[in-house]
Amino acid sequence: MLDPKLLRGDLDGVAAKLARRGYVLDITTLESLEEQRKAIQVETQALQAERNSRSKSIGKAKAAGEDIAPLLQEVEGLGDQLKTKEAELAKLQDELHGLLMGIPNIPQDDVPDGKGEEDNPEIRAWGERPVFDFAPKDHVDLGEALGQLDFETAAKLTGSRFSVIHGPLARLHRALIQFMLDTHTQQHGYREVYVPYLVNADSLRGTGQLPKFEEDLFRMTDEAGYYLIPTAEVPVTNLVRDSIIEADDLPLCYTAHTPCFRSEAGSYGKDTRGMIRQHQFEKVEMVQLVRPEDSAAALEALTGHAEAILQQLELPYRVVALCTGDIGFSAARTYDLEVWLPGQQKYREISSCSNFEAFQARRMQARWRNPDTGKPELLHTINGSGLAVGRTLVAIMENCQQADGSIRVPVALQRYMGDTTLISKL
RNA sequence: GGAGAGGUGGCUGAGUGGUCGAAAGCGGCGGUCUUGAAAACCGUUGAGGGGAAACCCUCCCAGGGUUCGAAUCCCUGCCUCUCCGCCA
Repeated sequence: MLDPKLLRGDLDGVAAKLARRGYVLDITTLESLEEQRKAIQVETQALQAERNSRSKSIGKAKAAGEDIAPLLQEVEGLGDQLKTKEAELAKLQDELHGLLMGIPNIPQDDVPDGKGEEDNPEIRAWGERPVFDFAPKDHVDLGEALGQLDFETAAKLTGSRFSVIHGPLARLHRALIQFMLDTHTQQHGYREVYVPYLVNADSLRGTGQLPKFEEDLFRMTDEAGYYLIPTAEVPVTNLVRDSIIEADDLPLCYTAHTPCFRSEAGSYGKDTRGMIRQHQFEKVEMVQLVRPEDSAAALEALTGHAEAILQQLELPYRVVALCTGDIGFSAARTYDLEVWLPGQQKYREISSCSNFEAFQARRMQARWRNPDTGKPELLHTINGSGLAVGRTLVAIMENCQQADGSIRVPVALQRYMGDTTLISKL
C-alpha cells in the first residue's frame, strides 16, 4: 500500500510514476472520494465531540444530584444522526481503502523503463556455459532415461504440473535444500525458521497477494478458508505483522525452506514440459526486515547471497534488472537471477530478489522504534529466493550431464549426498 | 470432541456504567550524583487519524447490541491457557 498522505499531497506525481509501469491511476475517482471523505469525517467528528461533551455534563449533573431530564431531552436524536454519519464515513473509508489496496508500488526512479520481460537489461553474468561434445538433453529426457523423474505417474496421482522423483535424484533435491539453508545460516547470517504452509487472508493481504491475485492461489474450501502459501515470503514476512521491533534487533534476516503452491492460472500452455512450472515446488527463501535507510544496500547483499548459491554450485547465470513493465505488484525494485539451461539454450529465472520498501510493511503495520524520534516507523522489507529448488535441480541436471546421460554431482553437494559424485541409471 | 479460565500500552498487571487513554511495576528516554559506570533519586514516556491552527476524533482481541454515556453490561466470533478424551 502506498502512503495515503503521498496520494493526498501529490496525486499527479504518483500517477506519473505509476504510469511508468503501465498502471493508470484513477485520479478523478480518488479525488472525489477523498473530498467526500474529508467533509464527512469532519462532520462525524463534530457530532462525536458534541455527544462526548453532553454525556460528560449529564454525568456531572447526575453526580451533583441535579435533575437530568432536560439534558436528556437535548441529546435526543443525536445518537441516530451520529450513527448515520458514522455508517456513511465507514462506507467511504472502506471504498478508499479498497482502491488503495489495489494500487501497485512505485518503482524506484532508476528502475529501467520497459514494457515487459524483453526489456530487462542484463546487469552482470557469471560462469562459463558448458560446452558439450554431444547434443545436450533437457532435464525431462535426462530424468526419464535415468528412471528417476516421472511426470506420468504424478499426473495419475494428482494431475498435470506435478512430479515424482526417485532415488538419487530425490536425494539430490533434498541435498539442495540442506545446502542452501546451511549456506545462508552459516555464511550469510540468516536465522532458519519453520513456518505454516497454510496462512490466513490477512497474511496474504500483508505481502500483497490479496486482494488482487486470488486466482493464483489454492484456497481451502472449509470454513477457515486458509490458503496454501505460494512462497515462504508470506508466512516469513508476516512474522512481524502488527509488531514494533526494537532498533537493536534490526536487521532481522530469516531463511526458510517451504513447499510453494501456485495455481498457475493464466499460464496455460506455458512451460508445460518438465519441472519448470509446477503447482507444487520447493523453495528456500530469504527475507530481511531492515531500517528504511538500509534497504537499498540490503537488496544488493541479499541478491549476492542468492548468487553465492549458484556460484558454489558452479552454475552459469546472469542478473537482470526488472524493468518497469515487468516488476511485480508490491516491488519497488527487483533483480532476477537467471540460470543457463543447456537443454533449452536459454537463461531461465531461478531467483527473484526485491525491495518492497514500506509497501508491505504499511499493509502489515510492521514497524520499528526509531531511536532518533522515539516513534514507531514502518520497516522496509526485502526478499528473494535462495533458490527455487526444483529449478536448481533442473539446472544441475542439464549443466552437469555427461554423454552417457549420467549427472555429475557438484562438489558442494557431495557431502550432503554421502559423497556420491555421479547419478546414474537405477 | 467435552469442561473451565482468560484476552487491557513495548512487557507484566489493576480497573466501581460517568475527568479512564486507563493505577502500579518493569523497560525506554532525559536529568541529579559520579572521573566513568552501576545503584539511588527526580522528571518523562501508548498508537492511529482529522484540521491552516486552536483543538478535536478513534483505539482496552474482533464484530454487533444496550445506554445520554461502555475497558466495564449483553450477544456472536477468533485466539490463548488448564483439565479430560482422542491422536503423529
